[in-house]
Amino acid sequence: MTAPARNTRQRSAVATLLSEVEGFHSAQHLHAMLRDRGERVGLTTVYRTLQALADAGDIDVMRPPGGEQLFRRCSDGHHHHLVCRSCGRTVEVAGPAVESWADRVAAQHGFVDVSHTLEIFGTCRGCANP
Amino acid sequence: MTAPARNTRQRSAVATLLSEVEGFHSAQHLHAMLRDRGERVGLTTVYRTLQALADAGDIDVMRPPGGEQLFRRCSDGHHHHLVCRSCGRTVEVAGPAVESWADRVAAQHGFVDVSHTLEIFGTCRGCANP
DNA sequence: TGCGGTTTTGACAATCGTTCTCATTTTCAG
DNA sequence: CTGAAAATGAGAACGATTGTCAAAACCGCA
Repeated sequence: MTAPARNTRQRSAVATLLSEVEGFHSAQHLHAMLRDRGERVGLTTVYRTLQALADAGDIDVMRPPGGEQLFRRCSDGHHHHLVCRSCGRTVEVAGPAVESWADRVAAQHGFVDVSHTLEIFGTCRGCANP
Repeated sequence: MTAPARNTRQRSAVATLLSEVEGFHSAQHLHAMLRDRGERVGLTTVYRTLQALADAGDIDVMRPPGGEQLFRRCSDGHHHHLVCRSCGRTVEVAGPAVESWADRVAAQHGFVDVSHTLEIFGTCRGCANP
């Protein structure tokens, strides 16, 4: 019932790129980076591959307040992100207490099959002191 | 330094509508509801008004994983939402511990001017037991 | 190694939510 | 009442994302 998932040059290129770059990037930006590297991959395929990776849980998706969705290759396990509004620098943060709190609150209200999204935004030290 | 903010029929209509409906609604949906009520308000104005209300903190904005942003008239003060994936029913939840945790984590990493977004998604009792 | 059915690709068009433009209308202080 | 400033709205513009569909790539199997 799971997807076939063939190995193609394009998918490898996207996966490789994601493993080499830091921080979050938009689909369009990733596409541009591939182009700069000489890898010819269609924008449509970049979107499709990112979608598939996200569905498989291999990458994280973030939707910042004012724009397009951003993708990032992240470490395994559930975690959240602390993102600098100015330079985009990202720190992964874990908060077991938050996870259990969210599940507990949801359960108290009779909700099941619970998930949550949490992003912390701020200005990092470097950007705050130019 | 604050905005002029004049009283117009259109802004009243949007504000009134928001105070009467339950749950989150998209700008387009709110516009359609106004039209059904016989209030003639341009879609552009609905967007502008919602934007202004959100900037003023009078309404909450949510960006669910797969679509457009949703608006809702909420109680005062900082809080988050527990939303049913199936029927859209919303429960406001407060988590002082989460707030302080987020601020503390950000501070530890040298971030200032910190804000955060948190949404909890699940299936409510009614939708889980048809 | 070669074949063939199935999957994947990609250029382009289409879609969808949102914002911009700017001429017209409305508001409100004086 | 008057007029400058603000707000409106119809439609165009915009940007990110998704759909289309013929051509190309992949891979199990002979």
